[in-house]
Amino acid sequence: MDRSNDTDLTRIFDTIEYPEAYRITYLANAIVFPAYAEIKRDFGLVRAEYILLACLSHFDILTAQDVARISRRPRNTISRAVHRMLKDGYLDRAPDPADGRQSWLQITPAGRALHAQISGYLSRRQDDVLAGLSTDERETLATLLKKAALNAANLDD
Amino acid sequence: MDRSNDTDLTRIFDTIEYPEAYRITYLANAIVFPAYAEIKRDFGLVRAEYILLACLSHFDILTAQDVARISRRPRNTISRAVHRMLKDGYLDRAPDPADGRQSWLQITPAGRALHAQISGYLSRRQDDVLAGLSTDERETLATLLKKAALNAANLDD
DNA sequence: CATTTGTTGTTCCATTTGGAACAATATGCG
DNA sequence: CGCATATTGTTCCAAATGGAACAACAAATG
Repeated sequence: MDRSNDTDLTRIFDTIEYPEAYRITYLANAIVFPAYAEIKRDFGLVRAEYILLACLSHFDILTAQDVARISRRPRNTISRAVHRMLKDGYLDRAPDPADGRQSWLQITPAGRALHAQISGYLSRRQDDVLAGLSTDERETLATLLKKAALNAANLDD
Repeated sequence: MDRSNDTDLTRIFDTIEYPEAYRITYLANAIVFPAYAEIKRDFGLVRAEYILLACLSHFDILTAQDVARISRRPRNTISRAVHRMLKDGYLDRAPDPADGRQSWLQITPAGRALHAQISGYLSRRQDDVLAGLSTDERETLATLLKKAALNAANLDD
């Protein structure tokens, strides 16, 4: 019998019906899950919380809805993360003077410091996963990923 | 004030500390979440269940542990999926004659038919997300993704 | 300006999720 | 062989997750 242990478990990379999608999600899992586990262990943050932090580190002011769109997460998940991070002093919230429905979110220095630590975990794991590529290959990959990501940003869910 | 709605929410693709990782996970989310929602709506399957189906479609026989490794998911998640899919007749299980701890899993014709439908959802979404790339670019991307994925397969969690 | 339609953030609830512990079996090593 | 260690699949449990409904407010339409 053709037992899988005798064969190469990675050949699914070629035989799967959606090779690019499979490889992309595989890589995403390989990067995010171990980093996520470490971050939870060391800082007690769940995924939505560090995503929130990352978004707010790179924009002056965002609404919760902005974060939901940037990160492609449901709004209620972000809402919860906002409450937790507010309580812990990693961000500030102020009502939007021009729109009573939404609030302006801004990262605090403490939040920024936390993000700096966390981003190291993700950068490190990213480098491990991409270690097999040459500098040129990695640059090409980054360019193509960006092109695809920009296209995806225009797609509805 | 620098309100985000006036600015480009996609510039985080450039400013984030881990650009490749960010773009990869962004693309993974853009592909998987909408497809996953449709699959759940139309077939009632959760993620671990269609991953199980996909793995078994591409190997003659696998153990639950094999699937966990291929998919980088926890074993208990796979265990649950196996029970559900057994009950629904999408796979068969038989004790491994040489190792009493594990069982051999094999997809049934019904499972294979279900997988054929589901893979269409993922392929379609993959094509939407990658629509911005030329044929050459897409091929290059696929090659680099495979190289990275093969490297990642050798990494511990 | 009144009414309908859309948007934002939140709470509620049921489901999914993954870590930890466990029993059964296998392997390694004296 | 006999005992310690590792592996597989499972159950338990607490936590995270996302859909749906909702209230407050804004925008669009007549």
